[in-house]
Amino acid sequence: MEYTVMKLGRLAGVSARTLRYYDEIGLLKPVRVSTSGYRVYGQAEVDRLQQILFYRELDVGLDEIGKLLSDPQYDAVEALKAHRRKLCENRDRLGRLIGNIDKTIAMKEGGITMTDAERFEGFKQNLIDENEKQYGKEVREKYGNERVDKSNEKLKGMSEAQYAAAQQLGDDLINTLGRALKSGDPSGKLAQETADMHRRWLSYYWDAYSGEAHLGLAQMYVDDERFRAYYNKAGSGAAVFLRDAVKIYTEKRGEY
Amino acid sequence: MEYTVMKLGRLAGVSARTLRYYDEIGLLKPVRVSTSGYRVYGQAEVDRLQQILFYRELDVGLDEIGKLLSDPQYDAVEALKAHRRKLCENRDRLGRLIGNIDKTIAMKEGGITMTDAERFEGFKQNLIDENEKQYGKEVREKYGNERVDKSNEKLKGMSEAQYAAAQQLGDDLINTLGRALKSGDPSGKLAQETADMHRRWLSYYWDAYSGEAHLGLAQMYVDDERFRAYYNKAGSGAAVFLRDAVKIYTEKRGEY
DNA sequence: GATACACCCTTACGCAGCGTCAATGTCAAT
DNA sequence: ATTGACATTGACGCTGCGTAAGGGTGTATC
Repeated sequence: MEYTVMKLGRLAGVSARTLRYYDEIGLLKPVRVSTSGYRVYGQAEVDRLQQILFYRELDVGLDEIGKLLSDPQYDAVEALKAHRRKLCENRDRLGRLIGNIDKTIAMKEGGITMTDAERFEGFKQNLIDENEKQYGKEVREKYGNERVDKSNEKLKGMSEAQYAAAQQLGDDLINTLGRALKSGDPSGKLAQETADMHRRWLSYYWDAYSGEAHLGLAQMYVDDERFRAYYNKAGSGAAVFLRDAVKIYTEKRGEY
Repeated sequence: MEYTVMKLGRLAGVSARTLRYYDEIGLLKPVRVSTSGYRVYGQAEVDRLQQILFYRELDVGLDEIGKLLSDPQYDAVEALKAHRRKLCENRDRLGRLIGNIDKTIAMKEGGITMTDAERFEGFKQNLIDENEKQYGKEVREKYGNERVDKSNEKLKGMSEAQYAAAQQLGDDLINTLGRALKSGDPSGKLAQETADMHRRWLSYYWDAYSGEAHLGLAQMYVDDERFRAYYNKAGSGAAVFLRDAVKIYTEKRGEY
């Protein structure tokens, strides 16, 4: 049985355009081309198309499908597992989004208008959610749920002025860190001031301060590439420098 | 407090390019532009950006967000509810996909290679799933779960040759239907032959034939635009013509 | 053999939401 | 005066096709 683009398309439930596109990108080539330029597909192509559509249905990208089907060396199971993880993340994210939408709808239906203050509350909530999403797992593993929840509670209780102050302090921190970094001495005055600023900044978010947790966080800045990237905006090696400064700072404070 | 693109970007966690893009499409304009052409954002813009990002996080399209924020007449709750439905569908779909991936992984890890026959089984299963997804609800409503399940069982039990025959019959059906349509007479010989072919085609998928169900299905071809579109490829009005032919056909058969 | 009609071809723009050069101008600090 | 970090506009690229535009083919019918 031989098929033209349309016939194969109808058979498999895809458009002729799709088949031409697959030809174009080399994913599915016709077995031959007729004298008048018509694409001709055979049974082998039908089979391959079925496989392509199977993976496409699983939201696998076309180039990935190409690799899966062409290269027998390619670890299909590993690829599928990775893909599965992506899908799960996406599904979970959708679940959270739906929850957020529900909250928003409930709010709006309750006739609650968004005053500036409330928008700010929402903003903070978003920040918390963001933090949870990005760092939640690591932080919760390191410090336990209780501390994180308390931190979130504290953030929610912050006034707009307090929040602005914390933000300002965070900005200054980066600035000072940059200057301290240039001195090159983590035990120097500027570096120790930076560490102190970091403690004060932290205190806006944590309910209880401890030198151990402080140092643990600074270490995380070094270990986690996202934190590292953020702090390294103050200069190359800033995250490591800050950790070293905090280490000295916490040791000194421990002497009292 | 005034912000440049980068500062605002860092504050909100988006790139400078994103802000320029939002300016370009008119979603978020800077409060003013400096003499040297720099975009300058103020507090109001920060707030608006927060709202934009809130909706963006919910996977709302940027133009939709624009409407939500600018037009107070716009029914935000209704829009959110519609959006929520979309998200739910997507989440459910992901759940199904994950299930399918799990099956595939299990198969592959079990060392089961995909012989032609097994691929064909998978193909059929996909067809069933497709059918379920597309028509499942209507069909199940009309005929009940039992019949649909039996139909699926029957399809699974079909040999590749049987399947090919059914496909061929389906192709011929369209062809004959097209020719019958040109005669214009649903009670004519060609039309009645078409109806009989349809019955035979159906018998590949249904465990038990009844004139009533046959006619019901033909009616569905008329009512459902997807079926209608499919059969109308045989010619304009083909779905209606087929139903009329089947009506006459089933009435005649009933006389025996 | 002309006509109609369904099908085929290539070429190319459009979509969403930016990422990513490229080429050039500006601001703050040294 | 010179860096280096930032700013600007402009333009192409990415995914996976949909949708014309403009023109050739294949087959059935008059």
